Amino acid sequence: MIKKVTIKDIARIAGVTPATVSMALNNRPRIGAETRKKIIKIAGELDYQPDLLARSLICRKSYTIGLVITNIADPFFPELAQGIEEKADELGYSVIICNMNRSMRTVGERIETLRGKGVDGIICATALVDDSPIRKLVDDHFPFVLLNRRHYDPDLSNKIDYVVLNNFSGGYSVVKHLYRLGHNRIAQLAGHFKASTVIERNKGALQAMKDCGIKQTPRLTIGCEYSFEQAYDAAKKLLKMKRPPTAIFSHDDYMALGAREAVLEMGLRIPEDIALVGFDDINTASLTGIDLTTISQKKYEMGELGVKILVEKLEKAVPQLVNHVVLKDRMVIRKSCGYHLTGYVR
Amino acid sequence: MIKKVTIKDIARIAGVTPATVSMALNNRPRIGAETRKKIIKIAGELDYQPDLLARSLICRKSYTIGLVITNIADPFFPELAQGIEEKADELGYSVIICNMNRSMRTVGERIETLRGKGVDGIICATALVDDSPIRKLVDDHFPFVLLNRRHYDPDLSNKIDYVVLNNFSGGYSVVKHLYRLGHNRIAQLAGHFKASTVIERNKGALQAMKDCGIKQTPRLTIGCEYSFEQAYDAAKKLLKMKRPPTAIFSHDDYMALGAREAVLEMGLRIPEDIALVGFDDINTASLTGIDLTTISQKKYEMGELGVKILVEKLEKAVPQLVNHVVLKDRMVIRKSCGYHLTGYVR
DNA sequence: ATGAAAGCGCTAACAG
DNA sequence: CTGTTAGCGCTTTCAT
Repeated sequence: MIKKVTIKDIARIAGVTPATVSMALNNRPRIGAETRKKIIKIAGELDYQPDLLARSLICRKSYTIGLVITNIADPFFPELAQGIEEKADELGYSVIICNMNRSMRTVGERIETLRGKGVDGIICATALVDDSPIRKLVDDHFPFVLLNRRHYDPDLSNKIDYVVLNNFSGGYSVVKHLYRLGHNRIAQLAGHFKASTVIERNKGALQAMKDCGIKQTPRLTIGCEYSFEQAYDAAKKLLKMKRPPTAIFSHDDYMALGAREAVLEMGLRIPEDIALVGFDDINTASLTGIDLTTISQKKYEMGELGVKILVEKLEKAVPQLVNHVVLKDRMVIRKSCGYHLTGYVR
Repeated sequence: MIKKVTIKDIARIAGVTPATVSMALNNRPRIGAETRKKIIKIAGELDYQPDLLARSLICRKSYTIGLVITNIADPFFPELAQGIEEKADELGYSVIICNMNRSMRTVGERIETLRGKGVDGIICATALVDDSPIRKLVDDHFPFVLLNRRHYDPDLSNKIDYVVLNNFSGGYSVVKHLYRLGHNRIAQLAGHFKASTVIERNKGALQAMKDCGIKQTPRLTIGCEYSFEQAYDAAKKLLKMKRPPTAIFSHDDYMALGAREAVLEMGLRIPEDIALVGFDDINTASLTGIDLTTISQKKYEMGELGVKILVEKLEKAVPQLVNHVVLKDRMVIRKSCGYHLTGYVR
């Protein structure tokens, strides 16, 4: 590595002190026009690049934010991450990404590393409803915002910013939709039971069942950890039951695709033999031949919004109100549920 | 934000100097067992977390690497990024991600920012064959490795590490395969013409055409910038020609999916009316009903390998040999090319 | 308008 | 074994 040029070098050449160079380069007032011009010229010639690390150390500001997600391989996240990265870039921030999927370290550890590296704030999409690392962030008054999932601690919730979907409504709509198409045995492929998304989608689903007079069958709800493979296995298991479900509500599209493979492999048709509904509306869901009925989430916008809220907290002198954003869910009816064949039957 | 506890605080309480605390906490020798124990205890009680920024500044090492990609929304990249992030995490590094897709800034600018932030090295997947930011990295002896695409400057190439696929062979196989299925008019949906991937896949394709005696028709090759929408449009254009192609070779699966939508929308069948072959083997390609014939790339492994090579450069005292890794391509025959219907006809 | 000096939090050199 | 001193590259007082 070539030795980097510092403000000292520039100062020496310009015959001024490092402080003057610093001020000149940072457009501070009270620097003579001549001096400033000369300094800028020299800096340009030497191809001077400021050491942002040193600047961060003294300013306590790194223009870097940390992003904690569960699994970048799940198509939900790239789109979220894209919104985050692009908005951050626009506002002058970089993002360090932490994919927790197969990390040997815990979320708490990775958050500590992030903080040690001087990130100005954190966006977390892995929160569980009773997460203690989140609690610690609140205690330390460290700036962060939760995306997609929220925290349930009642004492904390008015201190935590979050952007989530109306998951209850999403779950409710799916089951209601399926009920009206004639289904009475609806299975669920769920994620982590301590994720607010799962809890609320499930709550919505159960409420809809109750409202529709469908008997709840706990055995039909299986946790699949957002894994394609686990969803595949779970669907097989479901379909081999003596009284198999007639519809599967998958808590995300990625798992729905896993279930879809299982269904088709068993020689069953979608939607004629088994209806399938997903969640998220990933790109693949809209492909001809997949045609997955699902709940649409504005993932890109959710990411953008998360960054916007975080950066506002970081840059506004007066503390902002706590933001609790609940985005509207929207059902996208395609062909995997059978609506296009029969319409609602009740 | 709560005031952070520093080694000074610990030093004061322990009645030693900051230097001693530093050594004790970093497992340096020459520190009394008693003193060390006391210091560690105090650090624990105060929940001390080192300021890695300060450490980086003095050690000139941040344990952070920069990753520059084109577009995280293209399913090729999440898998690559996953390999990178997970390997980096395993080796103790964090990764700052730069998605160039809609960034207002150039690759060169973003690389400068990355370097300013003190990243130890860079992994770049956006290189064009004559990229000047890459040239600058070489000139500055800054550690980096190229993934997926390489640089063509003959003077530089023995100084640049890269991991790429055998793209020539991939392109060749696709056209040969299509030829043997009876196709004589093969269109290409290409990416950026200054990307080595595109150049080599195209070269392979042209060579195969030559070897097979297929007449080359430049009009049938369209640049689509890896965009789903552009591929969709291009496919429509192609199919509306008076002498449309009978097969489309898309330089990546994502574009192939765009083309697929166009084909199906026009009432044509795949593969009966038009054969379609992609590149990359993204997850969606293997879904039942999509069944895209494609060239498989080990994206996750490519990412891992890139990090491994970079970190070796960073941590080995003696400079390593320059790594030029060319991964083997492998054709995955599914149903979008028609092989399952007719087999090879020549 | 510019220089001098201090210091961010940490580590590395050399003393003691 | 431990303390003192110096300094990474930058910014920010406070003098001049």
